[in-house]
Amino acid sequence: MRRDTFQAIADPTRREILDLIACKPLNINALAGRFSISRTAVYKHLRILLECDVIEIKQCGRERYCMPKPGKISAVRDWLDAFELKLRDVP
Amino acid sequence: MRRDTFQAIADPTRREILDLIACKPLNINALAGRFSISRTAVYKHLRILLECDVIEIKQCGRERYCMPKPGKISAVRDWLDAFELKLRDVP
DNA sequence: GACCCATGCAACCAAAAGGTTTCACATATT
DNA sequence: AATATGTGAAACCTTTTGGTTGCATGGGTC
Repeated sequence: MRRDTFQAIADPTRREILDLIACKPLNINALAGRFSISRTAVYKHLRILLECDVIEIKQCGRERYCMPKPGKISAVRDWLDAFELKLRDVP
Repeated sequence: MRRDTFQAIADPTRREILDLIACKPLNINALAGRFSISRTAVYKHLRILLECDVIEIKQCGRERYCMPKPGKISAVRDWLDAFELKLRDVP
């Protein structure tokens, strides 16, 4: 299984999840409520985001709050920077 | 079929293709020669990159040279920028 | 203890992704 | 004209992806 940051943000639902929790941490049910797909489907996206290390989840009573984990996302920016640098060198 | 820039760069082979032709335009056979997979497989990746509008192909005799097409790639950078801006606002 | 509510997870499914082999065809080269 | 090279594309296969329903569990609350 290819589990890198590029894969993490390839899916539009996962990008939307990231956008949502970037503004405010949300527990899993609240998050799932924002989408038309099932909670389980959202949960699976969360697992992928977790595996890719772009989010973290903190337990709070019986709820678990999801929040972005900056760091790994920069891998994408790094690749983009390198790529566009090459374009500039040999246009 | 989800055919956006995020999808285009999600596959490592496609990123490698982009990296290669960013340095120097290559025809399809030359490009395929750089990978261990079949020419047809590389060709399929090229079609996806074409559909996502991140490369262009120029005919030159019987050869077709692939080169990056800047522009659409910026969609990724735009999303990244907006995302990290949100992180900065509500940390 | 009994009952909710939020979550984890297994089993299953259809479609898409990524690959292969094979053949067709167009353009150079001899 | 015959041959070699570069490419396009069909048919097929396996694995991954993204989704579902249904059930188990575990921490609050009454």
